[in-house]
Amino acid sequence: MPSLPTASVAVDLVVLTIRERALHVLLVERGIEPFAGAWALPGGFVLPDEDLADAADRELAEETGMRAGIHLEQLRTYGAPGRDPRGHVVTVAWLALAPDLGEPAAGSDAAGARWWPMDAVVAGEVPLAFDHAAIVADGLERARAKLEYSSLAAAFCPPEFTVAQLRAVYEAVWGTPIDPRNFHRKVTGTPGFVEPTGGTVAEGAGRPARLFRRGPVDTLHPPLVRAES
Amino acid sequence: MPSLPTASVAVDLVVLTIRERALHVLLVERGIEPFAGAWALPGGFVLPDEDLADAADRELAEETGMRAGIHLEQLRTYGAPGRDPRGHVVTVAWLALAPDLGEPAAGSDAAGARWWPMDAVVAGEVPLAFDHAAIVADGLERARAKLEYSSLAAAFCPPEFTVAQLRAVYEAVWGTPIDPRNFHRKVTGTPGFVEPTGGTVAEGAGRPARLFRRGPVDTLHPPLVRAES
DNA sequence: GAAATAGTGTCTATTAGACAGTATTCT
DNA sequence: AGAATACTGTCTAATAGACACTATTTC
Repeated sequence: MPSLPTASVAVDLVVLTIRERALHVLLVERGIEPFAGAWALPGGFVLPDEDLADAADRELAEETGMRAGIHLEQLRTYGAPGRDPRGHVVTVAWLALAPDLGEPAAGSDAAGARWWPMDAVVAGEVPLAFDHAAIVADGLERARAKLEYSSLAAAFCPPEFTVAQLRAVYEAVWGTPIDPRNFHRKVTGTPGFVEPTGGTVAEGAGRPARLFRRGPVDTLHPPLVRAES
Repeated sequence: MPSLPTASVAVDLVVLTIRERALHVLLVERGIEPFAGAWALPGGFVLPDEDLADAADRELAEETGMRAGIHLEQLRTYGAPGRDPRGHVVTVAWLALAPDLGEPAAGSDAAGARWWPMDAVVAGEVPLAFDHAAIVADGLERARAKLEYSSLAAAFCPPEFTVAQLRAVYEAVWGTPIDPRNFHRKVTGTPGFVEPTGGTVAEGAGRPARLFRRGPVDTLHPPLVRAES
């Protein structure tokens, strides 16, 4: 038999993107207590009889104004008793990877929403509400690990992208430079990772780059391993 | 401001072990509706002001009688509106990997608890309650993937084990035979994966095997990749 | 032409996989 | 002795990483 509901269920989103060759995370400024003035992950309570994935989708659309083309996956659930001073709130965190969307949508219901450089957030330079610092750290580690063995890096890119753009994703998320020549051979030589569209694009000086779209493969065999620590 | 609690929060456990060289999952027979007579994952509701990890620990101890030496990690949270006919129940699923514990503890509060071969469960030969078939499938896939890039296989072994025992774990979870010679070289040649205890053990005919314990390394570099599909 | 970026070729040290061969036990 | 299992050595094809080189553009 079901016990009476004892906890509120919420969703929180770790939305990552690449801006100016650096990883950024979307945060909203809290206007009310608790943690008024601090920054928090976008999110909200799950509606009655709403699926968790639907709630995450809804919050993502509200904050970014976009729905299609954004990768969204469940990250982890946090439910320590003291994590929210208002009571026992269990939050299901989701990880979203998006191409550069520009400044947060005007339709956003949060007064102040902005992209923060991940470096500043992990360095503790941004005051974060609740246990959101730990959630951001978990999301970052998930993203770093997934780039190794999945083709998820393309989720940070627009539908058509160059190999250099894809390499910039790896360099921003991992924080390490990558040899452009070997990266090019690795990416184009892994069947199903990326597919040429036939088009090219010129960005400033240099030979124009070929355009690619995401291939059908999700899991990379063999993985694209980052250098050991 | 917190909305009123609208959902019950539960934990469910996917407890895996190796018995007779095959992967098994712990299931309990439901005595009451809904799904009376069907088999379900061990689990229960989270107590007021109880941490999710504490609830999982508690259920694990109740069902297996053991607490130490069992690997426990969060798997995923399930909250589709219709997944429980009694109302909106959000369940946080956990994955536990244990050495062979024998039959479920007598102190278990579930009348019928037993180890089911994973093969029979994924083949649909065991009627499962709620959405537990999907949760078991997710747990299996997580375990399979984690063996590749982590030293987690040792969680299926007692504190001291032989290389052959460790290899039996990989063969049971992946369902593929592995060359004993290359496996031995790979495992003993990866620094920090396993450490020799100095002891040996003889099992029937053949040269006695050296005993090992888990090493300090969690992540395998490079990974131990399974054959492609 | 100089500079910049895209893309290809090549060399080498390392590794995965196949499998021969040695070591040590039980029956 | 024969069978069974543990462990080590060796060969080969494939791969990662370093980096020279060619291709195509802007200034």
